[in-house]
Amino acid sequence: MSLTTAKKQFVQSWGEMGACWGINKTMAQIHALLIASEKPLSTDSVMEELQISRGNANMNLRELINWGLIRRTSIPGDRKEYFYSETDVWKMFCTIARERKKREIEPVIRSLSECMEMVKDDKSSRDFREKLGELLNFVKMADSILGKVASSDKERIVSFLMKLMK
Amino acid sequence: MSLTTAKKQFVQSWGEMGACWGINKTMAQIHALLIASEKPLSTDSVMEELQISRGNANMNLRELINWGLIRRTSIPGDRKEYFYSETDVWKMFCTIARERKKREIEPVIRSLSECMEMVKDDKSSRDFREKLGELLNFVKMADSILGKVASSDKERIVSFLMKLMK
DNA sequence: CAGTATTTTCAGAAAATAGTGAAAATCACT
DNA sequence: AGTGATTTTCACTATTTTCTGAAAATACTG
Repeated sequence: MSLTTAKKQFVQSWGEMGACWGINKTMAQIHALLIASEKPLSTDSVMEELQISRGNANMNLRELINWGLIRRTSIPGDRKEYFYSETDVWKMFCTIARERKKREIEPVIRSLSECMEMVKDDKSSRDFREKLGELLNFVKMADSILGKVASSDKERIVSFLMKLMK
Repeated sequence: MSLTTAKKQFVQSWGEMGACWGINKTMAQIHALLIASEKPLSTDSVMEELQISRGNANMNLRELINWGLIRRTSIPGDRKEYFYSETDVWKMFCTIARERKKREIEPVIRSLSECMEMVKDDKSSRDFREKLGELLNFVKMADSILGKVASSDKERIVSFLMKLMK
């Protein structure tokens, strides 16, 4: 099987989007490939389609599984492993939000809270403390909203956001 | 002037956060430095504080200005340029949201729309077209919400989001 | 305008990140 | 247990990104 032009462009542009968001480009491309594919793909298909090495394919497939974006499966009578992507866009969003929250936002909150702790009794740092406090509150709020959104059911949130957009 | 330990950690952790989000680490560190500083800083102060070269400092300061996150100013009787950061956290958020929307989300929407265009009359791509359609709608919705949020006034949005969080 | 301070540019160096491919490990089956 | 298929690992290579530092350009001052 070879990809249509449209699928190729899709894989390409999903990959570049991933790169913008600090995600390995190949990882995003594999994800796109599996989204676009109707049936699960083997490591070899992924290698061939994206022209990448086995090591690379393996590593990024594993990483996608860690993120919870794809799953393994198998085909009766075939020893190879096959991979397929979650297709529900909302679930994908929730998964990504949950992971990034955990990996990136929460550590920042911890670190900023430590800074806050250091200056909380220091008179000479009043200005800094105030700015830091505002930042910290903001990040905490964003974190909490993201957490809420990502763990609610889709219908509720979407209807709410639609109102917001009016 | 030398930074307190708290400020140092702040600069450090803001830098790492930036890196997670695809922003040059040094750029984020300079931004943090200027947020934490009570007065505008010259290129030389930035160089010294972060131990970086003039070229690097210059380039990243310029980039921060392009983003609209910092501004130039001058001190009477001094030829040097000085830089200071916007301090309102909400405004900072809006600026960043606007920039990333323009630089990253809108191009993806264009590219995915092109893919859509390519397959819109192709019967054999029905499944792909459907998945693509869902993704595109989702990205468009996210884009539009972000745009809305970033261009509204703070009070309105925050009160709205607070309700969301109940 | 000459002289100096300051900023900008950019070619090459350094560092960080990603990818390769072959060997080792694991697995599934007889 | 032995065999061949498949997956994983990892030392090394390639690529990309970032940084440096000195030269060029620009801006200011008397």
